Amino acid sequence: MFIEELANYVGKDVTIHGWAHNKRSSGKIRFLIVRDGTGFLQTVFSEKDVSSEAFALADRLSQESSLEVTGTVRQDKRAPGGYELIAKDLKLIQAANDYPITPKEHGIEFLMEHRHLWLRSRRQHAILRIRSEVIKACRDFFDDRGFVLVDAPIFTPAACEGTTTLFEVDYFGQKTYLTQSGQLYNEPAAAAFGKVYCFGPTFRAEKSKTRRHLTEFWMLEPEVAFLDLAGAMALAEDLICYLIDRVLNERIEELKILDRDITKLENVKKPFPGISYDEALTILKEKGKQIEWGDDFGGDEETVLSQSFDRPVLIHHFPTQCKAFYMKRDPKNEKLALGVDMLAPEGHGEIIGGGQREDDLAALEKRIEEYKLPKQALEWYLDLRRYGSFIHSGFGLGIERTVAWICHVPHLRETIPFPRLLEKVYP
RNA sequence: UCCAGCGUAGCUCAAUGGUGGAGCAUCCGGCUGUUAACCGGAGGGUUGUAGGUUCGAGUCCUACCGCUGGAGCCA
Repeated sequence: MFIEELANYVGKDVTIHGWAHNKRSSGKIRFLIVRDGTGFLQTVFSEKDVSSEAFALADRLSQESSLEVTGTVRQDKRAPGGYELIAKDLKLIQAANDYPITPKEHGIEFLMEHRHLWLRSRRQHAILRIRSEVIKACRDFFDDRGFVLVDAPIFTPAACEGTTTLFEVDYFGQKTYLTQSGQLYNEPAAAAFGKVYCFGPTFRAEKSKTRRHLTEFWMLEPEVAFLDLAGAMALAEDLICYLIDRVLNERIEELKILDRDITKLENVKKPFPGISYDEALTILKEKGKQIEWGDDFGGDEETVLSQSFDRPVLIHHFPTQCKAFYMKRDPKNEKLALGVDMLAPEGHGEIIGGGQREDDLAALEKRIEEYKLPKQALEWYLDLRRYGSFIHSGFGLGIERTVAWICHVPHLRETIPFPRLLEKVYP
Protein backbone atom coordinates (compact mmCIF):
# COMPACT_ATOMS: atom_id res chain seq x y z
CA MET A 1 0.00 0.00 0.00
CA PHE A 2 1.41 3.38 -1.02
CA ILE A 3 0.47 6.89 0.06
CA GLU A 4 -0.40 7.92 -3.51
CA GLU A 5 -3.27 5.38 -3.51
CA LEU A 6 -4.90 6.49 -0.25
CA ALA A 7 -7.66 8.60 -1.82
CA ASN A 8 -9.28 5.28 -2.82
CA TYR A 9 -9.30 3.99 0.75
CA VAL A 10 -11.20 6.64 2.72
CA GLY A 11 -12.78 5.03 5.79
CA LYS A 12 -10.70 1.88 5.42
CA ASP A 13 -7.83 0.60 7.55
CA VAL A 14 -4.42 0.51 5.85
CA THR A 15 -0.78 -0.12 6.73
CA ILE A 16 1.96 2.12 5.34
CA HIS A 17 5.68 1.50 5.33
CA GLY A 18 7.87 4.55 5.14
CA TRP A 19 10.11 7.05 6.90
CA ALA A 20 9.45 9.72 9.53
CA HIS A 21 9.65 13.03 7.71
CA ASN A 22 8.66 15.45 10.45
CA LYS A 23 6.55 15.62 13.58
CA ARG A 24 4.53 18.10 15.54
CA SER A 25 2.89 17.59 18.90
CA SER A 26 0.41 19.34 21.08
CA GLY A 27 0.17 17.53 24.36
CA LYS A 28 -2.47 14.86 23.90
CA ILE A 29 -2.37 14.87 20.10
CA ARG A 30 0.63 14.19 17.91
CA PHE A 31 1.19 14.55 14.18
CA LEU A 32 3.77 12.43 12.43
CA ILE A 33 4.43 13.15 8.76
CA VAL A 34 5.31 9.92 6.98
CA ARG A 35 7.09 9.77 3.64
CA ASP A 36 7.05 6.60 1.52
CA GLY A 37 8.48 7.79 -1.80
CA THR A 38 5.08 8.18 -3.43
CA GLY A 39 3.93 11.01 -1.21
CA PHE A 40 3.66 12.52 2.24
CA LEU A 41 1.01 11.54 4.76
CA GLN A 42 0.00 13.20 8.01
CA THR A 43 -0.67 10.54 10.61
CA VAL A 44 -2.61 11.61 13.69
CA PHE A 45 -2.02 10.06 17.12
CA SER A 46 -4.59 10.60 19.87
CA GLU A 47 -3.95 9.17 23.30
CA LYS A 48 -7.36 7.51 23.30
CA ASP A 49 -6.84 5.66 19.98
CA VAL A 50 -3.43 4.04 20.40
CA SER A 51 -1.43 2.14 22.98
CA SER A 52 0.74 4.21 25.30
CA GLU A 53 3.80 2.63 23.68
CA ALA A 54 2.76 3.75 20.19
CA PHE A 55 1.80 7.19 21.49
CA ALA A 56 5.21 7.62 23.12
CA LEU A 57 6.97 6.32 20.02
CA ALA A 58 5.22 8.88 17.82
CA ASP A 59 6.85 11.61 19.90
CA ARG A 60 10.25 9.95 20.10
CA LEU A 61 10.70 9.01 16.44
CA SER A 62 13.67 10.77 14.88
CA GLN A 63 13.72 12.16 11.34
CA GLU A 64 14.06 9.47 8.62
CA SER A 65 13.56 6.53 10.99
CA SER A 66 11.91 3.69 9.07
CA LEU A 67 8.52 2.64 10.35
CA GLU A 68 5.23 0.84 9.85
CA VAL A 69 2.01 2.68 10.67
CA THR A 70 -1.55 1.32 10.65
CA GLY A 71 -4.74 3.34 10.83
CA THR A 72 -7.92 4.58 9.21
CA VAL A 73 -7.81 6.86 6.17
CA ARG A 74 -9.76 10.09 6.57
CA GLN A 75 -10.41 13.07 4.36
CA ASP A 76 -9.62 16.29 6.23
CA LYS A 77 -9.02 19.81 4.96
CA ARG A 78 -6.50 20.46 7.73
CA ALA A 79 -4.22 17.71 6.45
CA PRO A 80 -1.57 18.62 3.88
CA GLY A 81 -2.70 16.85 0.72
CA GLY A 82 -6.28 16.55 1.95
CA TYR A 83 -6.03 13.06 3.47
CA GLU A 84 -4.67 11.84 6.77
CA LEU A 85 -4.40 8.65 8.74
CA ILE A 86 -5.97 8.24 12.17
CA ALA A 87 -3.27 6.01 13.61
CA LYS A 88 -4.08 2.81 15.49
CA ASP A 89 -0.59 1.36 15.72
CA LEU A 90 3.01 2.34 15.05
CA LYS A 91 6.07 0.12 14.78
CA LEU A 92 9.66 1.26 14.57
CA ILE A 93 11.76 -0.59 12.00
CA GLN A 94 15.05 1.25 12.46
CA ALA A 95 15.82 4.41 14.41
CA ALA A 96 17.81 7.00 12.43
CA ASN A 97 20.21 8.99 14.57
CA ASP A 98 21.06 12.56 13.64
CA TYR A 99 19.88 12.57 10.04
CA PRO A 100 22.08 15.26 8.50
CA ILE A 101 19.56 17.06 6.28
CA THR A 102 17.27 18.90 8.66
CA PRO A 103 14.14 20.89 7.75
CA LYS A 104 16.16 24.13 7.64
CA GLU A 105 18.33 25.43 4.84
CA HIS A 106 21.68 23.93 3.82
CA GLY A 107 24.56 25.00 1.64
CA ILE A 108 25.20 23.41 -1.73
CA GLU A 109 28.52 21.88 -0.66
CA PHE A 110 26.87 20.05 2.22
CA LEU A 111 23.96 18.89 0.08
CA MET A 112 26.27 17.58 -2.64
CA GLU A 113 28.29 15.60 -0.07
CA HIS A 114 24.98 14.07 1.01
CA ARG A 115 23.49 13.61 -2.45
CA HIS A 116 22.42 10.06 -1.54
CA LEU A 117 20.22 11.50 1.22
CA TRP A 118 19.34 14.76 -0.55
CA LEU A 119 17.39 12.64 -3.05
CA ARG A 120 14.74 12.19 -0.33
CA SER A 121 13.82 15.86 -0.31
CA ARG A 122 10.69 17.20 -1.98
CA ARG A 123 12.45 19.35 -4.55
CA GLN A 124 14.88 16.66 -5.69
CA HIS A 125 12.00 14.25 -5.79
CA ALA A 126 10.03 16.52 -8.11
CA ILE A 127 12.96 17.12 -10.47
CA LEU A 128 13.90 13.45 -10.76
CA ARG A 129 10.30 12.37 -11.31
CA ILE A 130 10.13 14.85 -14.18
CA ARG A 131 13.42 13.43 -15.50
CA SER A 132 11.89 9.96 -15.39
CA GLU A 133 8.81 11.21 -17.23
CA VAL A 134 10.88 12.99 -19.88
CA ILE A 135 12.90 9.84 -20.58
CA LYS A 136 9.75 7.74 -20.84
CA ALA A 137 8.23 10.31 -23.20
CA CYS A 138 11.37 10.25 -25.37
CA ARG A 139 11.10 6.49 -25.69
CA ASP A 140 7.36 6.65 -26.41
CA PHE A 141 7.80 9.36 -29.05
CA PHE A 142 10.21 7.33 -31.14
CA ASP A 143 8.69 3.92 -30.46
CA ASP A 144 5.28 5.19 -31.58
CA ARG A 145 6.83 6.45 -34.83
CA GLY A 146 8.37 3.12 -35.76
CA PHE A 147 11.93 3.89 -34.71
CA VAL A 148 14.14 1.03 -33.54
CA LEU A 149 16.27 1.44 -30.42
CA VAL A 150 19.83 0.50 -31.42
CA ASP A 151 22.21 1.21 -28.55
CA ALA A 152 25.69 2.49 -29.27
CA PRO A 153 28.75 1.18 -27.41
CA ILE A 154 30.29 2.98 -24.44
CA PHE A 155 33.87 1.86 -25.18
CA THR A 156 35.03 3.38 -28.44
CA PRO A 157 38.30 2.67 -30.23
CA ALA A 158 39.45 6.13 -31.27
CA ALA A 159 39.00 9.82 -30.76
CA CYS A 160 36.35 10.35 -33.40
CA GLU A 161 35.62 13.98 -32.68
CA GLY A 162 39.00 15.56 -33.00
CA THR A 163 40.43 17.72 -30.28
CA THR A 164 37.75 17.15 -27.66
CA THR A 165 39.07 15.62 -24.48
CA LEU A 166 38.08 12.02 -23.95
CA PHE A 167 38.29 9.76 -20.94
CA GLU A 168 40.90 7.15 -21.71
CA VAL A 169 40.30 3.60 -20.52
CA ASP A 170 42.79 0.74 -20.50
CA TYR A 171 41.02 -2.06 -22.37
CA PHE A 172 43.15 -5.16 -21.76
CA GLY A 173 46.26 -3.27 -22.75
CA GLN A 174 44.61 -1.41 -25.62
CA LYS A 175 43.68 2.28 -25.40
CA THR A 176 39.98 2.93 -25.65
CA TYR A 177 37.81 5.91 -24.80
CA LEU A 178 34.44 6.41 -23.19
CA THR A 179 31.94 7.49 -25.81
CA GLN A 180 31.18 11.15 -26.37
CA SER A 181 28.25 10.43 -28.64
CA GLY A 182 26.47 7.49 -30.24
CA GLN A 183 26.37 9.45 -33.49
CA LEU A 184 28.83 7.45 -35.59
CA TYR A 185 27.22 4.16 -34.61
CA ASN A 186 23.76 5.50 -35.29
CA GLU A 187 24.57 5.92 -38.96
CA PRO A 188 25.16 2.22 -39.74
CA ALA A 189 22.08 1.50 -37.63
CA ALA A 190 20.04 3.91 -39.78
CA ALA A 191 21.32 2.16 -42.91
CA ALA A 192 20.12 -1.13 -41.42
CA PHE A 193 16.78 -0.05 -39.96
CA GLY A 194 15.87 3.27 -41.60
CA LYS A 195 14.73 5.06 -38.43
CA VAL A 196 16.72 4.50 -35.26
CA TYR A 197 17.62 6.12 -31.98
CA CYS A 198 20.03 5.42 -29.19
CA PHE A 199 19.87 6.54 -25.61
CA GLY A 200 22.61 6.29 -23.05
CA PRO A 201 25.32 7.99 -21.04
CA THR A 202 28.05 9.97 -22.77
CA PHE A 203 31.29 11.31 -21.33
CA ARG A 204 33.24 14.49 -21.83
CA ALA A 205 36.58 15.04 -20.10
CA GLU A 206 36.33 18.80 -20.55
CA LYS A 207 37.61 20.91 -17.71
CA SER A 208 34.37 22.82 -17.78
CA LYS A 209 33.38 24.23 -14.43
CA THR A 210 30.00 25.70 -15.20
CA ARG A 211 26.36 25.17 -14.36
CA ARG A 212 25.68 23.72 -17.81
CA HIS A 213 28.30 20.97 -17.97
CA LEU A 214 28.54 17.47 -16.56
CA THR A 215 31.34 15.03 -17.32
CA GLU A 216 28.75 12.26 -17.58
CA PHE A 217 25.37 13.01 -19.11
CA TRP A 218 22.60 11.20 -20.96
CA MET A 219 21.87 11.80 -24.59
CA LEU A 220 19.00 10.78 -26.85
CA GLU A 221 20.09 10.52 -30.48
CA PRO A 222 17.76 9.77 -33.40
CA GLU A 223 19.12 9.16 -36.91
CA VAL A 224 16.94 8.84 -40.01
CA ALA A 225 17.79 7.61 -43.51
CA PHE A 226 16.67 9.78 -46.44
CA LEU A 227 15.94 12.73 -44.16
CA ASP A 228 17.46 16.14 -44.86
CA LEU A 229 18.26 19.05 -42.54
CA ALA A 230 14.76 20.52 -42.76
CA GLY A 231 13.33 17.10 -41.89
CA ALA A 232 15.60 16.79 -38.85
CA MET A 233 14.52 20.24 -37.66
CA ALA A 234 10.85 19.30 -37.97
CA LEU A 235 11.50 16.07 -36.06
CA ALA A 236 13.27 17.95 -33.27
CA GLU A 237 10.39 20.41 -33.04
CA ASP A 238 7.82 17.61 -32.81
CA LEU A 239 9.85 15.84 -30.15
CA ILE A 240 10.14 18.90 -27.91
CA CYS A 241 6.41 19.68 -28.20
CA TYR A 242 5.64 16.08 -27.29
CA LEU A 243 7.90 16.18 -24.22
CA ILE A 244 6.46 19.45 -22.93
CA ASP A 245 2.91 18.26 -23.51
CA ARG A 246 3.60 15.05 -21.59
CA VAL A 247 5.14 16.80 -18.59
CA LEU A 248 2.27 19.33 -18.47
CA ASN A 249 -0.23 16.48 -18.50
CA GLU A 250 1.48 14.00 -16.20
CA ARG A 251 3.76 15.99 -13.89
CA ILE A 252 1.87 19.17 -13.11
CA GLU A 253 2.12 18.55 -9.35
CA GLU A 254 5.90 18.32 -9.56
CA LEU A 255 6.07 21.53 -11.59
CA LYS A 256 4.03 23.25 -8.85
CA ILE A 257 6.40 21.99 -6.15
CA LEU A 258 9.21 23.59 -8.14
CA ASP A 259 7.23 26.86 -8.48
CA ARG A 260 7.56 26.56 -12.24
CA ASP A 261 5.81 29.24 -14.28
CA ILE A 262 3.54 26.91 -16.27
CA THR A 263 2.60 29.57 -18.83
CA LYS A 264 6.21 29.58 -20.05
CA LEU A 265 5.87 25.90 -20.94
CA GLU A 266 2.40 26.33 -22.41
CA ASN A 267 3.97 28.75 -24.93
CA VAL A 268 5.96 25.91 -26.41
CA LYS A 269 3.90 25.31 -29.55
CA LYS A 270 4.82 24.87 -33.18
CA PRO A 271 6.20 26.55 -35.16
CA PHE A 272 9.47 27.35 -33.40
CA PRO A 273 11.41 30.30 -34.77
CA GLY A 274 14.20 29.21 -37.10
CA ILE A 275 17.09 31.52 -37.90
CA SER A 276 20.35 31.08 -39.74
CA TYR A 277 23.70 31.57 -38.06
CA ASP A 278 24.01 34.87 -39.97
CA GLU A 279 20.66 36.08 -38.62
CA ALA A 280 21.74 35.05 -35.12
CA LEU A 281 24.86 37.19 -35.52
CA THR A 282 22.68 40.17 -36.43
CA ILE A 283 20.61 39.70 -33.26
CA LEU A 284 23.74 39.41 -31.13
CA LYS A 285 25.25 42.55 -32.62
CA GLU A 286 21.99 44.47 -32.04
CA LYS A 287 22.25 43.45 -28.39
CA GLY A 288 25.79 44.69 -28.16
CA LYS A 289 27.70 41.41 -28.35
CA GLN A 290 31.05 41.53 -30.10
CA ILE A 291 31.32 38.44 -32.24
CA GLU A 292 33.03 37.73 -35.54
CA TRP A 293 31.65 35.58 -38.35
CA GLY A 294 33.01 32.07 -37.78
CA ASP A 295 33.06 32.23 -33.97
CA ASP A 296 30.97 29.67 -32.15
CA PHE A 297 28.53 30.91 -29.54
CA GLY A 298 29.71 30.91 -25.93
CA GLY A 299 27.46 30.59 -22.90
CA ASP A 300 26.85 34.33 -22.95
CA GLU A 301 25.73 34.42 -26.58
CA GLU A 302 23.49 31.39 -26.10
CA THR A 303 21.84 33.10 -23.16
CA VAL A 304 21.16 36.29 -25.13
CA LEU A 305 19.75 34.35 -28.10
CA SER A 306 17.58 32.07 -26.00
CA GLN A 307 16.14 35.04 -24.10
CA SER A 308 15.14 36.66 -27.39
CA PHE A 309 12.30 34.18 -27.98
CA ASP A 310 9.40 32.84 -25.93
CA ARG A 311 9.93 29.28 -27.18
CA PRO A 312 12.89 27.20 -28.34
CA VAL A 313 14.77 28.62 -31.31
CA LEU A 314 16.46 26.62 -34.08
CA ILE A 315 19.71 27.99 -35.43
CA HIS A 316 20.97 26.47 -38.67
CA HIS A 317 23.68 26.80 -41.35
CA PHE A 318 26.73 27.26 -39.14
CA PRO A 319 30.25 28.06 -40.33
CA THR A 320 31.95 24.73 -40.98
CA GLN A 321 34.68 25.37 -38.40
CA CYS A 322 32.06 25.35 -35.63
CA LYS A 323 30.88 21.86 -36.51
CA ALA A 324 32.15 18.29 -36.58
CA PHE A 325 33.87 16.67 -39.57
CA TYR A 326 30.89 14.51 -40.52
CA MET A 327 28.51 17.44 -41.04
CA LYS A 328 27.45 17.90 -44.67
CA ARG A 329 28.36 21.20 -46.32
CA ASP A 330 25.77 23.44 -47.86
CA PRO A 331 25.94 22.79 -51.64
CA LYS A 332 25.16 26.50 -52.18
CA ASN A 333 27.94 27.75 -49.88
CA GLU A 334 30.97 25.61 -49.03
CA LYS A 335 31.66 27.71 -45.91
CA LEU A 336 28.44 26.57 -44.26
CA ALA A 337 27.57 23.26 -42.62
CA LEU A 338 24.06 21.80 -42.64
CA GLY A 339 23.96 21.76 -38.86
CA VAL A 340 21.27 22.86 -36.44
CA ASP A 341 21.23 23.70 -32.75
CA MET A 342 18.13 24.19 -30.65
CA LEU A 343 18.36 26.66 -27.79
CA ALA A 344 15.83 26.44 -24.98
CA PRO A 345 14.26 29.72 -23.83
CA GLU A 346 14.72 31.57 -20.52
CA GLY A 347 18.48 31.44 -20.84
CA HIS A 348 18.82 27.66 -20.71
CA GLY A 349 20.88 27.39 -23.86
CA GLU A 350 21.61 24.51 -26.17
CA ILE A 351 19.56 21.36 -25.70
CA ILE A 352 19.89 19.88 -29.20
CA GLY A 353 22.74 19.70 -31.69
CA GLY A 354 22.56 17.89 -35.01
CA GLY A 355 22.20 18.13 -38.74
CA GLN A 356 22.63 16.44 -42.06
CA ARG A 357 25.63 14.09 -42.41
CA GLU A 358 28.19 14.06 -45.19
CA ASP A 359 27.20 11.27 -47.56
CA ASP A 360 29.91 11.69 -50.21
CA LEU A 361 32.97 9.45 -49.79
CA ALA A 362 35.53 11.81 -51.32
CA ALA A 363 34.28 14.82 -49.34
CA LEU A 364 34.38 12.87 -46.10
CA GLU A 365 37.89 11.52 -46.75
CA LYS A 366 39.09 15.04 -47.42
CA ARG A 367 37.46 16.26 -44.20
CA ILE A 368 39.09 13.50 -42.14
CA GLU A 369 42.45 14.63 -43.49
CA GLU A 370 41.73 18.29 -42.73
CA TYR A 371 40.66 17.49 -39.16
CA LYS A 372 43.76 15.26 -38.77
CA LEU A 373 41.68 12.27 -37.66
CA PRO A 374 42.93 8.65 -37.68
CA LYS A 375 41.47 7.45 -40.97
CA GLN A 376 42.14 3.79 -40.33
CA ALA A 377 39.96 3.82 -37.22
CA LEU A 378 37.15 5.31 -39.32
CA GLU A 379 37.24 2.92 -42.29
CA TRP A 380 34.11 1.20 -41.05
CA TYR A 381 32.38 4.57 -40.99
CA LEU A 382 33.52 5.33 -44.54
CA ASP A 383 32.03 1.99 -45.66
CA LEU A 384 28.60 3.59 -45.28
CA ARG A 385 29.52 5.89 -48.20
CA ARG A 386 30.81 2.93 -50.24
CA TYR A 387 27.86 0.58 -49.89
CA GLY A 388 24.70 2.42 -50.82
CA SER A 389 25.32 5.94 -49.56
CA PHE A 390 22.22 7.89 -48.62
CA ILE A 391 21.15 11.31 -47.38
CA HIS A 392 20.63 11.10 -43.63
CA SER A 393 20.24 13.37 -40.65
CA GLY A 394 19.87 13.21 -36.93
CA PHE A 395 20.51 15.03 -33.70
CA GLY A 396 21.38 14.62 -30.04
CA LEU A 397 19.17 15.82 -27.19
CA GLY A 398 20.86 16.40 -23.83
CA ILE A 399 18.49 15.00 -21.21
CA GLU A 400 19.82 16.98 -18.27
CA ARG A 401 19.70 20.32 -20.06
CA THR A 402 16.17 19.56 -21.21
CA VAL A 403 15.09 18.68 -17.68
CA ALA A 404 16.83 21.80 -16.33
CA TRP A 405 14.85 23.93 -18.74
CA ILE A 406 11.50 22.22 -18.09
CA CYS A 407 12.02 22.54 -14.31
CA HIS A 408 13.76 25.91 -14.67
CA VAL A 409 16.56 24.89 -12.32
CA PRO A 410 19.79 26.77 -12.94
CA HIS A 411 22.35 24.00 -12.38
CA LEU A 412 22.53 20.62 -14.13
CA ARG A 413 23.69 18.89 -10.94
CA GLU A 414 20.11 18.65 -9.69
CA THR A 415 18.78 17.04 -12.88
CA ILE A 416 20.68 13.74 -12.64
CA PRO A 417 20.57 11.45 -9.58
CA PHE A 418 24.32 11.32 -9.00
CA PRO A 419 26.05 14.08 -10.96
CA ARG A 420 29.64 13.66 -12.12
CA LEU A 421 31.29 17.05 -12.19
CA LEU A 422 34.82 18.26 -12.68
CA GLU A 423 36.68 16.85 -9.64
CA LYS A 424 33.45 15.64 -8.06
CA VAL A 425 32.74 11.91 -8.15
CA TYR A 426 31.40 11.33 -4.62
CA PRO A 427 29.00 9.89 -3.63
C1' U B 1 44.73 26.26 -15.97
C1' C B 2 43.23 31.51 -14.75
C1' C B 3 40.17 35.25 -11.92
C1' A B 4 37.03 36.37 -7.68
C1' G B 5 34.70 35.15 -3.07
C1' C B 6 34.21 32.07 1.19
C1' G B 7 36.13 28.30 5.21
C1' U B 8 33.46 29.91 13.01
C1' A B 9 28.83 24.39 16.99
C1' G B 10 25.90 18.59 13.32
C1' C B 11 23.50 22.59 9.75
C1' U B 12 22.66 28.01 8.27
C1' C B 13 24.94 32.31 9.82
C1' A B 14 26.63 36.62 13.54
C1' A B 15 30.91 38.57 16.34
C1' U B 16 34.80 47.33 15.39
C1' G B 17 42.26 43.81 16.53
C1' G B 18 40.12 43.38 23.23
C1' U B 19 35.78 37.46 27.62
C1' G B 20 33.21 33.48 20.41
C1' G B 21 26.84 34.24 19.98
C1' A B 22 21.78 33.14 17.61
C1' G B 23 18.23 30.05 14.93
C1' C B 24 17.54 25.03 13.49
C1' A B 25 19.02 19.95 14.86
C1' U B 26 19.93 16.88 19.61
C1' C B 27 18.40 15.91 24.94
C1' C B 28 14.74 17.29 29.13
C1' G B 29 9.95 19.61 30.27
C1' G B 30 4.94 22.03 28.76
C1' C B 31 0.66 22.40 25.50
C1' U B 32 -6.07 18.13 22.81
C1' G B 33 -5.70 20.00 15.36
C1' U B 34 -0.43 20.95 14.43
C1' U B 35 1.02 23.07 9.12
C1' A B 36 9.32 24.28 8.29
C1' A B 37 3.94 24.38 14.92
C1' C B 38 4.86 26.96 19.38
C1' C B 39 6.79 27.97 24.66
C1' G B 40 10.67 27.03 28.67
C1' G B 41 15.44 24.75 29.87
C1' A B 42 20.21 21.98 28.92
C1' G B 43 24.48 20.15 26.44
C1' G B 44 27.47 21.33 22.24
C1' G B 45 33.89 25.14 19.82
C1' U B 46 41.93 23.24 18.68
C1' U B 47 37.35 29.57 14.51
C1' G B 48 40.34 24.64 7.50
C1' U B 49 46.08 23.70 8.17
C1' A B 50 51.05 25.78 9.02
C1' G B 51 53.78 30.03 9.86
C1' G B 52 54.06 35.46 10.81
C1' U B 53 52.72 40.71 12.73
C1' U B 54 50.85 42.43 17.63
C1' C B 55 50.69 43.52 24.70
C1' G B 56 46.52 40.83 22.46
C1' A B 57 44.26 37.54 16.12
C1' G B 58 38.00 34.31 14.29
C1' U B 59 39.40 39.33 12.53
C1' C B 60 45.65 41.72 9.66
C1' C B 61 49.89 39.31 6.39
C1' U B 62 52.14 34.76 3.68
C1' A B 63 51.76 29.79 1.96
C1' C B 64 48.99 25.46 1.46
C1' C B 65 44.27 22.64 1.48
C1' G B 66 39.02 22.64 0.54
C1' C B 67 34.52 24.67 -1.36
C1' U B 68 31.48 28.11 -4.34
C1' G B 69 30.82 31.25 -8.58
C1' G B 70 32.79 32.69 -13.24
C1' A B 71 36.28 32.44 -17.55
C1' G B 72 38.80 29.56 -20.90
C1' C B 73 37.49 24.91 -22.94
C1' C B 74 33.11 22.44 -24.98
C1' A B 75 28.09 18.96 -30.96
